[in-house]
Amino acid sequence: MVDTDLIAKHKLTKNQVLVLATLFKAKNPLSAYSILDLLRDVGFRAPLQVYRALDRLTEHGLVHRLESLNAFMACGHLDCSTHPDAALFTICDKCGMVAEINDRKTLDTLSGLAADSGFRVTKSTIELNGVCKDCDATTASREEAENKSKVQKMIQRKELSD
Amino acid sequence: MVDTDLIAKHKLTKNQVLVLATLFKAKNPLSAYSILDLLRDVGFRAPLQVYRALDRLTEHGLVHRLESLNAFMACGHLDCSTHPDAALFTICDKCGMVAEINDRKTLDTLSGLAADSGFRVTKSTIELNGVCKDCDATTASREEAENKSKVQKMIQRKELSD
DNA sequence: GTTGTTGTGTAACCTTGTAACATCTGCCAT
DNA sequence: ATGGCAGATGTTACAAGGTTACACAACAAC
Repeated sequence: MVDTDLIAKHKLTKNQVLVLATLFKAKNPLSAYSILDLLRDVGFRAPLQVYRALDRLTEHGLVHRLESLNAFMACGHLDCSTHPDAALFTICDKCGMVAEINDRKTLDTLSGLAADSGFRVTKSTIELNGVCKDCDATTASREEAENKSKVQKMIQRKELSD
Repeated sequence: MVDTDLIAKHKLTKNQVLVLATLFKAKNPLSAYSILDLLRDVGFRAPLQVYRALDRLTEHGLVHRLESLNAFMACGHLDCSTHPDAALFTICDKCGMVAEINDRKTLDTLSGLAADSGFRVTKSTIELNGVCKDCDATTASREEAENKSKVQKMIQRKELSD
């Protein structure tokens, strides 16, 4: 469940708590429509209900959006409100595992690189696709190429949200 | 137009050349459906025609996909075939300008960071949102927050493709 | 020339995301 | 308490992005 302090701290509404709880439970990314389906029981009817909650939650740094997957994930640190707009993800193309890495120094390096050409960074999207430790150990790497879409499908089918 | 050498080198087909030429002309990112609209004159009818060409072109490193914008852009180096899966973009939330930065060292740093946790990177998506040099100089930074969607709309309306 | 591979065309469909508008709820000043 | 307002919610309809499935054409290899 969602921590009570978190709810109070961010003044989360009922819908926001429901969406956040769903993401916590899933551990892996979920598409907005998957969330919607999982919340039909409790009265959710339209995508907008999900998107509105997700908007707030991402603003608060409690949820991250994975652009390359069109999916959302609860922040691995429970609360990224100190750095809502900067995180780095590794996405395993084999098993769909997504991990959040938080390395301020690297993010600053990137901002610095952009600053060299006069660009001021306000938000960064960094998503690294590849093969995670476990999958690398246990399988050959034959089918890698076709796998991005595979992960997409897993997200849609909620196979990852056990 | 698209360089003849490029066509030969990558064995580009008619449709691929048409799509690539459209992106070159636009200079800025275009959505797949914008490309489709721009190519209706020459006989394009269905999104699949565009997507198939884009798939090939990105494989060859001639086109990059901007995940956070659902848009595509010709490679700024004319030919990124040496590093098709690694590029870094700055996206100005004010004017929609997208620039490609190529810094092998930074990309290697990121891969290294992931490798620390046993993750082997095969493809990276790095998109930095913010404000470009020109916009930073000429405007106050009031409306920044609402601007990601603004850029989206500009892409859709092809205002950037003149 | 037949066979296999690759590219193309088309229709239908699925997924993702928004616009517009009405309504409700909690809170605050009076 | 009550009138009013901001923020949250509900609902319909739709726009935008992307894919599946199937049929056919172009072309190379043998």
